[in-house]
Amino acid sequence: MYRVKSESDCEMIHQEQMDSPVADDGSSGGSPHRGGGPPLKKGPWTSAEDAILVDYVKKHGEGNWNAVQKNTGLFRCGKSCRLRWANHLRPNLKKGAFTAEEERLIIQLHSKMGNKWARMAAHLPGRTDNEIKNYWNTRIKRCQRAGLPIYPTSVCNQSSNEDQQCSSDFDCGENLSNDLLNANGLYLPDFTCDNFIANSEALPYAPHLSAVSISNLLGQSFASKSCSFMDQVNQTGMLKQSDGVLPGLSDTINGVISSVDQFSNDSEKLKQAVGFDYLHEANSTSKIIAPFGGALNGSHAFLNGNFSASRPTSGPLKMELPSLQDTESDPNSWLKYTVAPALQPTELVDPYLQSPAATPSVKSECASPRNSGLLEELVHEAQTLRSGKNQQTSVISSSSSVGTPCNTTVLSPEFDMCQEYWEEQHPGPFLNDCAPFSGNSFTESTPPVSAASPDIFQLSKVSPAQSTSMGSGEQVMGPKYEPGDTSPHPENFRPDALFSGNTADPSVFNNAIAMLLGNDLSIDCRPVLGDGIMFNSSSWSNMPHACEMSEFK
DNA sequence: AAAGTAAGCAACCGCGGCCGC
DNA sequence: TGCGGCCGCGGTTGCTTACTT
Repeated sequence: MYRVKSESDCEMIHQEQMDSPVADDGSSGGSPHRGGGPPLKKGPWTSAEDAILVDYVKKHGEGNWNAVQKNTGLFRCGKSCRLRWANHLRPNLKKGAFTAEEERLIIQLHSKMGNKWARMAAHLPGRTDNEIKNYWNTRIKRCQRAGLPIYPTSVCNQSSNEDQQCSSDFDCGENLSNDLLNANGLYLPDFTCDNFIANSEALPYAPHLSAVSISNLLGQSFASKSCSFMDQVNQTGMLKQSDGVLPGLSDTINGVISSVDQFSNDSEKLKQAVGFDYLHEANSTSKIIAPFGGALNGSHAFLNGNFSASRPTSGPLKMELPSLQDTESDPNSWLKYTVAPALQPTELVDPYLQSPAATPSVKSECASPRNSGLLEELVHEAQTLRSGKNQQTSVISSSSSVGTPCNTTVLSPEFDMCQEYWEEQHPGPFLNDCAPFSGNSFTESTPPVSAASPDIFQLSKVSPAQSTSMGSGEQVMGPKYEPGDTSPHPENFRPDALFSGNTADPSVFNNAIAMLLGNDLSIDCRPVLGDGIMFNSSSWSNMPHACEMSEFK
């Protein structure tokens, strides 16, 4: 059943080689003659073939693989010989499953390099690129099934820190930026993004803020390494410097930056209004597996590793399956990956906005299983996600007991799986030991945008009165909105609402920002990426669509 | 126990870069 | 400068094995 198609570049074999004892062991079909050349064997290698190849390499060394078939009886093309040697026969190859440390390293490397398997293999002695690639693909599938993040938070944090350290490294910047862009269907001329390095001082405790922040959108446009929207706010000056290297984007950038400038000094207000601070994770293990991924800033993990980034292309995009593929079929499923207290003022302001420094202590409250392997770490994250779900659910139900699991929470099977595993490994409550705060502002009670009329979430429909009411942080953090209340609903501040592709009117975005700030921004700050690329609301709700641009020019 | 299904992995394929002629 | 061969990389295929029904 092996493929019998000839390889175009390795089909020539001298006829006398047909007499080789390994030429036909009956284990596989041979390639048909083409142009008079004898067939080349394909399929699994036999031990006899291995021995021949090993012997040849011992005598002649590696390289010149096409000579192997000429100098030995192997009916294998040079490429096949090289592959066999590199992946299975060469000495010092490490066999067996990856260790936890290797797994961690792979994840970390992938967050930096993307699908550069060979480069990753260079960091893993004894491991082959093919092995790593297979492992990663398997891992992605596993994570998809379990609804878990591709990148464990600890790796994200570490990579994030290292990103900052290697900010001056061209390879770190240029490759990532291009990979990231290409992975998202964008192409930009090469440029270094050193200027876009995240301000680690600004949000060291919120590496995942980019998950649903404007910076994701901007980042995809700028190839920015910025961590968050507020990072970019803090670095608007730097962004402006990019004009020289980003002429094609300067208009868009400036449009955004201009807006950013206007409220850069009012970032707290914006954070409160937008609810970005909900994304500041008191518990860093909780993260948003949002459509834009957002695990690592300025890296492939930036998109949670869901996108192929192997080579630049300005053509049609081919993307890897997102890690949360199942969200595509379930318009509500994004809720499974958003962890959030509801728009609960008292819970939002203090731990997130005003006391970010408390994060480490909160984080430490979570018994992290990280020392015991990545799977547990993922489970731990799922645990934390669930914790956030419970948290927000309890808020919704007006429960005063923070962190108390809510029985009414509807959990996905993946969570059940994780819970089972967790409880097996860590006797005791599945969730209770986790920090009470996590996640963003999206609640399980919040209907997904895609499931509702897009108009519902059009920010342009927010009345000026509502806009005014959002003018101050105090008001934003005001009383909960009751059902039927016409006051601004947190849903209105969902990024998908903000960047709805249905928002044909460029002023909508401006209005949104204006509403959030209580200002009247007249600057055209259209949420476009590059030239006319916009997101639609369904992209937000449906993970696989998140990376699809409604337009690509 | 058999059939069906899913996961893991080895190997193949196409493409592009490099180098020598 | 163009051409062809060699090599390496990343994506894809499909076989094998394990698991489920």
